[in-house]
This record gives sequence, structure tokens and C-alpha cells, in this order.
Amino acid sequence: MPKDTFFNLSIEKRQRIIDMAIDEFAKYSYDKVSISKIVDKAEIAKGSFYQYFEDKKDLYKYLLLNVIVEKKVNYLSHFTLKMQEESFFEVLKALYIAGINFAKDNPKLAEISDHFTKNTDDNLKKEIYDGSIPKSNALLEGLLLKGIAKGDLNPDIDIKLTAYILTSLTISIGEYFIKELKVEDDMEIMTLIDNMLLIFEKGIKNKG
Amino acid sequence: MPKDTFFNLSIEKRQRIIDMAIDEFAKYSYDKVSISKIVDKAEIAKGSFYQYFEDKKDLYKYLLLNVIVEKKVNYLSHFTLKMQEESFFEVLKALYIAGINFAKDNPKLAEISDHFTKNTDDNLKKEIYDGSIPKSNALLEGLLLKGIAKGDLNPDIDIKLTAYILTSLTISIGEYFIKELKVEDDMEIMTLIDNMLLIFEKGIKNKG
DNA sequence: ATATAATGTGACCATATAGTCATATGACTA
DNA sequence: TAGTCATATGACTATATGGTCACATTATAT
Repeated sequence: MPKDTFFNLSIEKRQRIIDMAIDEFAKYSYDKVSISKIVDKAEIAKGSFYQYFEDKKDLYKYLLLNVIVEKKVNYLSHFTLKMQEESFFEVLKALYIAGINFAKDNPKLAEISDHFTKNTDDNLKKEIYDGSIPKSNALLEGLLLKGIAKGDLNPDIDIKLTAYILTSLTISIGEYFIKELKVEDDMEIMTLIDNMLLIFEKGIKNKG
Repeated sequence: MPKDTFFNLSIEKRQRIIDMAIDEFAKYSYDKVSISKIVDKAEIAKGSFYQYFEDKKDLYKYLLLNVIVEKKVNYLSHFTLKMQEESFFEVLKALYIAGINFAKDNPKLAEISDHFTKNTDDNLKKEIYDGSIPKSNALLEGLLLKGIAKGDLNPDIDIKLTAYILTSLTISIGEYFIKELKVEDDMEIMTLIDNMLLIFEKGIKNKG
């Protein structure tokens, strides 16, 4: 966590530091991000930076676990609502939509998340979400169980495997739509999501 | 491509350099790999390294595009055979099996591939497979088209999207089985693959 | 006005890197 | 034996990094 001095800063200065940090962490992976560059762009002295943060990891953690998470929460309200009542596939759809909307509205924050999930340094990974983030498959495992209980889903499916597949897609599909396909239009995105859900609902085999 | 001097080396020395490079690139991502460490471990002088390779990228490219690809080819023969005759799902199964067997037999090479696919430096990505690797979704797009033509697959599916999903799973599923689930047993792996194919064949919706 | 505490600062440190180059070694040729 | 060429070498360069620290500045309290 940043030190008190950081939170004692004027909102403008604090925001400037956060913004410049977001810029850099969105552009580069953790190792390539330069603190020197951040302090230059934020127009503070190197020494000041270390008065606000313990070290580089402290800043990174703060972005990942506070700045980003706080933004993401807003996008999940719709999903949380649906979760109670709607069918499994409606809930899953809401989840995908939330993820894609977040990425559309906050491309830089989405980049940072993407960099983190793609990071292959196990030490860093551990140090960042040591305890703080539950196994990310857990959410979908829960949804699948609920879906089976409700009778929405085939009870014979391999839950852990299905959760893994759907989770990794939740993470990558937003990137794919926006960065690869460069789809901007909301309608088009909806069609893509529907097509994807259809694959998981009914499979791709020909029933002839 | 490495320089002639590299190929003029004795097989032992050449192999020693390759092995130590594989060690390092399996452990660390491109940026974190240190040439100094490789030359130390391979017991050659730093200057010698630069007589064999243009630069760091040259070595990396060589591992990725020659050493690894040449190994991978062996695992795809079975798949190539099946491709001609069998049904779409049989071919897909062969593809997944090939990927997983490669990862089981060559864990370090699989790590290197994994690091590369997860690398987020677009410049590096471009410089490495500039032209040399076709869009990796293309293989599965082709298979899907063939599958539809044969009548194996529902002709209404979104081919590009399906190809993306199946491709990204080909890449990540081997890692998941081996590193996350720590499944070693061949039978168990087969069951997992079958379960996965079933999801894509018939979907996960309850038909009641 | 004085003393104390909180912040700000940038030169500096230790460290590491990719890559170079003048020189040494050894092999092959005439 | 002398000369030529490919190869081997490691000290060295230029550069960059995260992090520190002695000191300067400002704000607060007495």
C-alpha cells in the first residue's frame, strides 16, 4: 500500500502520478516500466516517489488491486443483479458484456490487466495477489454449479474444465474483439457474444 | 539466422550453447534472459557469442523458429494423417493430443513457446514472426471449413470466432493440464480431452 | 520568532545489461 | 618458416535501472 504521504497529496498531484503510472504500465510490461520515466512525466523528483511508495511493486499493486478493481466493480453491478434470477447463459452473457464494456471504456486499465495475466514471472504473480485474489476460476465454478442445480446445464459436464475454458475466454475475448477484430459497434459485439454463447449452449456439431 | 561460424562449431559445443539458451529462455521471458548468463553456463566468451549470432534476437528467433519448430513437426505427423480422412472432431482431438504430448516430452521448449505467446511486446512479436508464421488461427479456420463441407459441423457457426476459441485453447490447454492440474497419466489426459471435445460437440446446455 | 516535524529533491550508488573491439590463438597453405 | 585466415577472448563502453540519502524547503505549532 502507498504511504500516508501519498494520500496526503493534493488530489491533482496524486491523480497526475496515477495517470502517468497508468500510461506506462499500459504501454509496457512490469519489468520494462521505468520509475524514472514515470517521475519525469509526473514532474516529481525520484526521491519524492519513494516517499509515496515503498517501491515499484507497491505502485503496481496499488494500480492492480485498488485503482483497477474499484473501476471494475461498477461494471459488475448489472451482472450481480442477473446472477440471482436469470438462467446460466443470461448470467454468463452479463459477465462477458461487463468485461467488454470495461475494456472499451478503460482501454489502458484493460491493457494493464492483460499484461498482468500474461506475465510469466511466477514470483511477481505470487507477490501481487498473495491471498488477495481468489483462484479466478472459482466464480465460474460457482455459476456452473448453480446452473446445474437450476437444471440449466447438463449435470454430466466436467465443472473444473468448463470453468477453466469459460474463464480464460472471459479474459481473452474482450481483447480479441477490440484489438484483433477492431469491432466498435455495440450491436456487432452483441452478435459476437451471442454466437459465442451459442457455441457453448448447443455445440458446433451438425445435427442432421 | 546464426552466422556460419555457429554451424562450423563442433556438434557438442553447438548443442551446449543451444541447451544453455533453452534453459534460460524457459526460465525467463525474453527481456530477462541474460546473454552474459548464457555464455557463462555454456563456457564460451561473450565475444564468441557475437561471432555466432547477430544479437540476442537472432538466438531467440533461432530457438523459436528452428529448434522448436523442428521438434514440433514430429508430433504433428499423426495429426496430418488423420486430417485427410477422419471427422472434424477426430482431427481436432489429434491436434490437441499432439500439443499435449509435445509439452509433456519437451517441457522447456513448451515453456519458451508459452513465454512467447504471452509476450506483450508487439515489436518483438512482429520482428520474430514477420511473415514466417501464418496467422495461427488459419489452421483451425481451414479445418472448420472442411468440417462444414463434410457435414460434420453446423454450417451456421461463426467460423472466425470458433477458430479463435479453439486455437487459444490449443495453446493454453496443454499448460493447464500439466502445470495446473498436474495430470501425468495418459488415460486421465485422454478423458480430459474427450470431455473438452464433448463441450464443443454438444454444448453444455441441459436437454431435458 | 523559534523549534519541530513533514515533504521535497536530485546527485549518487551499486548493479546489470547488450554489444564491441583490439588482440591472441591456432589452423591451414605455400 | 612465414604468411594468411577464421575463430576465440574478456576487458571495456555506453546506457539504464531501482533505490538511497544528506540536505533543502515548507508547513505547523508554540
